[in-house]
Amino acid sequence: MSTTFIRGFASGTFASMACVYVYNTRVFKTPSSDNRRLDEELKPRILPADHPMLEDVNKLETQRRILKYGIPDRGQEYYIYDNHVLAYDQAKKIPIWVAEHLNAQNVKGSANRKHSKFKPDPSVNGRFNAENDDYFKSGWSRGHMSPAGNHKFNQEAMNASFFLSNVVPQNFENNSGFWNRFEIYCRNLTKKFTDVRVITGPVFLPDLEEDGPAIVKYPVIGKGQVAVPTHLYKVVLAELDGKPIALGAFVVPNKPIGFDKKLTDFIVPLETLEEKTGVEFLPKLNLSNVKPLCQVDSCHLKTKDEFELHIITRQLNRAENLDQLYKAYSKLEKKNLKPDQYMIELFTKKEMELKEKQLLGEREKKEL
DNA sequence: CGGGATATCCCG
DNA sequence: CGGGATATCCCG
Repeated sequence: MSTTFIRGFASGTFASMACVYVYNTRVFKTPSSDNRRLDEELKPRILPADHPMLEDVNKLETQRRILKYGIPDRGQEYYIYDNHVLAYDQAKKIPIWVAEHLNAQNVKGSANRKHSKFKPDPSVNGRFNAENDDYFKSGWSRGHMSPAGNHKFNQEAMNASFFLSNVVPQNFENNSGFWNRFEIYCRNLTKKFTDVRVITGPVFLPDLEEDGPAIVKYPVIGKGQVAVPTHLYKVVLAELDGKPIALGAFVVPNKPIGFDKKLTDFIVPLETLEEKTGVEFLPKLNLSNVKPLCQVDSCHLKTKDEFELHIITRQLNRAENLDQLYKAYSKLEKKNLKPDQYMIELFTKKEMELKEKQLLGEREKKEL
């Protein structure tokens, strides 16, 4: 009986082994107060030659033989934070994908990026971490994949989005321009849909300009040689009451994109993006009743005027003294833009606050 | 909203 | 002395 078992389980290499014990792991999952039953379950058992668990045992032995010094380790499969989850590439020192769940609640709140700082992710093994110095004076900005503005409900969640595990080297103009408008668009989807799921990341595509061989070419920056992606992608899924309604996949070059371009210019088939990234983004999603996002929604990004009004509104909000407030407000005239009622009220309110603040500051000076 | 640079101070 | 943190300035 036992010789049959050994022959069935391994080659002659292991023939000298007397026996193999397999413990029932169920005992760890279902604690029993019955000690006698516990003893019974813990007792080593000999399995019949065709038992399915033997396959696992064989694999384990093969692994032990080949991987004597451990399994080559690429770091954690994914990293989980309060409001985003990501996979990280330890060679390129940038994320592979960053997943988020947006709703009307978590994109609003008082969290402010001025309280956050970019820093290496403490969860990533140090020598595989990107550092601020790698980006400093590199010619590339630190571009959030999960944007700070998606974490307005919670300062801690926003702080975690500033870990460099959530950042790629991004063209300045792209970051504050087209990509920024794309992010605003995603947040605004929460006004129409109860849940919006977004997966964002870098992708490396070959130059298609020349007739020669396709070559993927990208810069690396800093001492750490952080990889600069050729493109960025977003996969956007919109849900109504838990039911998936619409999905869009977009790939945008990591370079300046003007107001003449539309979001729909950058639609790609999900399958194509998956092949280029090597990632299956939503493996449990049944796509049969899900429509293209830009057929369900306009996919309209803010126009130049709409965008500049938005920027000036934020600058008014952010102003910490009267100079900054007036400077931001004067841009309206300079750019021939008309403030709406909300903006006028915001300006008046901020002006009062900042005047009071200035008075307080002057009083403190006098007392000193 | 998205990002910078620089001056200054502090501290080990 | 240099590194790190902070304040304050700036840009689209």
